[in-house]
Amino acid sequence: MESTTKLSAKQRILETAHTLFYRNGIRATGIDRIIAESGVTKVTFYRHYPSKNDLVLAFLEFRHQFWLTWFKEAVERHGQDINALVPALAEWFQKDEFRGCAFINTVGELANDLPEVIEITRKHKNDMTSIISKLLPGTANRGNLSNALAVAIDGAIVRAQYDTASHALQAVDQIVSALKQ
Amino acid sequence: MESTTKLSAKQRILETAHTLFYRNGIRATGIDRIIAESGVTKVTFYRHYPSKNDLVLAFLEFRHQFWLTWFKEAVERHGQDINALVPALAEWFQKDEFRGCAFINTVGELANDLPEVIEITRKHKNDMTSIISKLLPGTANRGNLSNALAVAIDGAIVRAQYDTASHALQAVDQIVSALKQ
DNA sequence: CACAAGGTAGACAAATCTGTCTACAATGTA
DNA sequence: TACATTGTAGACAGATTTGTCTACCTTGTG
Repeated sequence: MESTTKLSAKQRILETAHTLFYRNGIRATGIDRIIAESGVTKVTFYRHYPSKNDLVLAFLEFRHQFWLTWFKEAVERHGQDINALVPALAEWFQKDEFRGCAFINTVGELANDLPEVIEITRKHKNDMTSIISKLLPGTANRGNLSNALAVAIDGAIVRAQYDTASHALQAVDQIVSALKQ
Repeated sequence: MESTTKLSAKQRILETAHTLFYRNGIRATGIDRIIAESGVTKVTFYRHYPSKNDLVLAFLEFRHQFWLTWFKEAVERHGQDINALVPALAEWFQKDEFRGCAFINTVGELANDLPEVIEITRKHKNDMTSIISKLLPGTANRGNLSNALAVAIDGAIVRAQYDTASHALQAVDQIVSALKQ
């Protein structure tokens, strides 16, 4: 039984949605396109995701796992200390699928209509902050420091979206240096 | 003749678009709604803005003036030095129309379809950075410093969108303090 | 064998989207 | 006076949106 070779319809839908939602945005991506590109039919689609909003939430959940797994691995690979931050981000910013943070983009696009997005985003950034926290010495203000770094990273992500990666990274580098003192 | 009392149709359209685009996003806001709420007819609308994209670009231009005027005034009012930054942002974040940065949101939503948005955003943030620069002592690395602060501010803006204003401001405060040294 | 779960094909509904069209009225200026 | 500009009212086109519906096929498991 080759259940490992071909993915289930549900999984294919989710991965197609991930690609399209992240690349083009949620509202710009119609259900019909996701259905066509994942090679399922409408009935199959709606059996797994009763509404587009359900798919949007599943997409964010998927992205959450996906991104955190990558991030954890990247900071490890770059030395698992505070200096790993800039090279890890550099890696991401240079990918050509890079389109900023899926969570920030989704909050901006439809937090008004789908408030759950805010909660999910907060949780996502919280987990990101935990990973950053582990790169810091265990002093008293570790919490404050990792919070400040998380904000700086959010800024760098959006900056990299409309400006060059190097401008974004230079700023993070400077902020990291200053906070280290 | 009372050309000052009632606004022109074009101006009314623009201000309605500003409110709705900023509050609900671009794609979520239909032309029909803007037409209805600004009290003009379709012909009038399309005479002034031949396509929705034209209106989107006019909206960003308007927002650019609007926001920078406010920002300049706010940092002045709070003492026109680097410590003005946090209270000025605090003011903004607490408004209940606050929905983050119109430029960041629009880049995330439709930079793929309308690349001009990127250029406009870069220009906007450039002007913001100039204002910040004027709050700093004229030392050699003033450029780098204001760039780092601009990134931190972008981060704080998006953070304030999905988390509390105080978390966002606390981070900026900490980054400002560290960079001042 | 029987049956549930998951799959296929594609018509259809109802709303909403952007944009065009005809026809007419008010107004300020050359 | 003549004319350009700006305005009004509202029908219409054509595409696209999300979501439903009927009818049938395949496959693994109790």
